[in-house]
Amino acid sequence: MIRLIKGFHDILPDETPKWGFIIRTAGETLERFGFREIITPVMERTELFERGIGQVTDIVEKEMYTFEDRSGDHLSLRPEATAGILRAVVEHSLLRREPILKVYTIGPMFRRERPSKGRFRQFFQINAEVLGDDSPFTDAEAITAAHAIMTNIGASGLMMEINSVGCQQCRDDFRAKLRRFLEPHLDELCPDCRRRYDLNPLRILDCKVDRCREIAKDAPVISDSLDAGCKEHFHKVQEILSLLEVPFRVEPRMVRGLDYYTRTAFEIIHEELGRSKAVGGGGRYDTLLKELGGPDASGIGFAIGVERLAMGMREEDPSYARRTDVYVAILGEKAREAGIRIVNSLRRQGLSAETRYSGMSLKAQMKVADKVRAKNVLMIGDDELARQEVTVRDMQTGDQFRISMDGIACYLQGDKR
RNA sequence: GAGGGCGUAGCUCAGUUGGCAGAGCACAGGGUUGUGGCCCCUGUGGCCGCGGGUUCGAGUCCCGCCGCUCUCCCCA
Repeated sequence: MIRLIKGFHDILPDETPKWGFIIRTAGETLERFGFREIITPVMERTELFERGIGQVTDIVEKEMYTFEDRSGDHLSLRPEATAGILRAVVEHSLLRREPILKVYTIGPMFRRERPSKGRFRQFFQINAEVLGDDSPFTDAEAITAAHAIMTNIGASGLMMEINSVGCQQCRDDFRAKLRRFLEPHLDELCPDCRRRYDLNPLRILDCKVDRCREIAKDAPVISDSLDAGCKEHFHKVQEILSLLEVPFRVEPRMVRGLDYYTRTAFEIIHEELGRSKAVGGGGRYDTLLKELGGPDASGIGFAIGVERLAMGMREEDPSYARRTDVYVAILGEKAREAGIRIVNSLRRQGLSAETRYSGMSLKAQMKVADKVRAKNVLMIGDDELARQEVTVRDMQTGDQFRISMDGIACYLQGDKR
């Protein structure tokens, strides 16, 4: 047996209704917020991600599926959606046609990490971006949209955690300040944090090791390093979120994994999934578009992990259940021709109709009808055939009666309402 | 990358001091010549993850490998 790739997963017929519901609801919600769908390839030139995400990030350094194709091009499976979307926006000059662009995409991303609960090597993300507007209203709108998706899908126990990581200038200042504070404690930090000290000291604030937390508790907070503009921006975002009644909590220590974030950063935390597992996250990026060859415009985006979202949902929603309008039970060879014509005609009229061809007993066919959750069963045997009738059974009530073949559609359509 | 746990029927899992491979669910047939769900009976289905070792004898004990899973790291 050939098994599927580690960290990848199949979504089987029993689960696809739930997925369909999530994806449909997310799309509908985003359309309501003025986003339009964009679909970009799952593969891009490696260089795009190196420039977009940042060469020193974990994602690019060790998590990408990267290879050379037969002509020697360096290609990678996308580890996130933003870079590809921005590439398409720049390549097709979409921002020249409309100065503010709102797009979303839903599809698989790939990261070669060690799989664990809620983490896969192929995973689906709902991804939305607003480009060309750096107003704090837009930050709040993006956060509100992310929250709306979650609530429309029926997730509970949600919290939006927000922070401002400042603009380029603020971050440089803060980094220096943080290093100065941490220097005397360097040998008390965990090995990872010692490494982070040089590469990305901001991450130390986010460490889960007890001792590091203790030290970080008294560390300077980025909000004190924000310049007037960034401070005002962040303040405004909070004000608008309160106005819109989106529940949020300021997390001064939150730092996100992708390097390109500036100013607003946020995460969607689902309490039941455990504190270190965000269902989604996002933030503003002031320079990314320009770095990818686009205009000097700011953008903000977020991603929601579909697998994690599905984990946090209530189970057994009856609206996912399989439904069939009618099962046609064919009794005997002679009735087969009439049976398949009826099935076909019902389907043409937009009803879901199912049957079995292999001459099963009525009892067996009733079991099939039950399994596909048919609302009605139509029975056709020799007797019905002779009179050009069918026997209709309402599977809910068990009521049963004969109608003429000509009246089938009429009866079932009326029944469907 | 580091560390735990687990691999027995399609699924969930029992399996005693080493002694004939089990249950529930699912599936198929029957109890009803043409009537589902509930109930009863019967049946199909196993390289006991793979390879080696110990033993008269291994699902069980030992070693190696593979796979899955969880925690840490990081992230969606």
